[in-house]
Amino acid sequence: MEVDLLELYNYLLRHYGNQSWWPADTPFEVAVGAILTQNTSWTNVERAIERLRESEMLVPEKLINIPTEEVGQLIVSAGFRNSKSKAIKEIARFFAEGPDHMKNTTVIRSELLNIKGIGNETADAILLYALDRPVFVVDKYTRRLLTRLGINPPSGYRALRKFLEDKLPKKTELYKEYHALIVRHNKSFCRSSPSCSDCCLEQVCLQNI
DNA sequence: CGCCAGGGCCATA
DNA sequence: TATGGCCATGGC
Repeated sequence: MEVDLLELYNYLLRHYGNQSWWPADTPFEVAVGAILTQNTSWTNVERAIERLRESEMLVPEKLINIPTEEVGQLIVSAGFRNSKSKAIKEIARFFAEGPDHMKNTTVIRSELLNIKGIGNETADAILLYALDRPVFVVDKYTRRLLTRLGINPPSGYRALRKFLEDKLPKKTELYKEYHALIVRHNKSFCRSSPSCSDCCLEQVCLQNI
């Protein structure tokens, strides 16, 4: 008996409704937000993005030419300013050069991963939400949710991403909403219980859909 | 006061 | 491969 990941998606969608991620005006803003939100609450990220916008620095060509320390001052609210400011300047260069739509996803991913401060999850978030590539964004909540549902997820980020993508239709919109729903579910999730018997997914566990 | 948030890097074994 | 310390800010 194994949980059907598509059924799980439909359950989350019915329960929480459409999350409509990513909240941003442009693909570049998505990428900046993906860096800023690393281990950081979204409210703190919003302040940083708003400061970048007010200072008219939310533009790749401008960010390239201002000192890293100055970028850091604009994003203090999001924390980790030393590493995030460098990563933001590099992703600005990436966007300033113009996204090459002919490159396949694997090539772009390796380019993103070459940027210091961008790891697996951030690279995939940029691929999915900024560049519209069908990539399942894995985070620690994804792994924990699967574990609590009785699935034994493969260890390692890439292995789990492949595990999920092999079991789901390779649809960009599905992946966008799925990751958003998992994050949404986590906000009202029991943090103490090691099983899912205390959260709203109890029915899912019991029915073993 | 401590915990955690839409992670990632680096040293170490 | 897989841990642990560290990075920084703000809400609760």
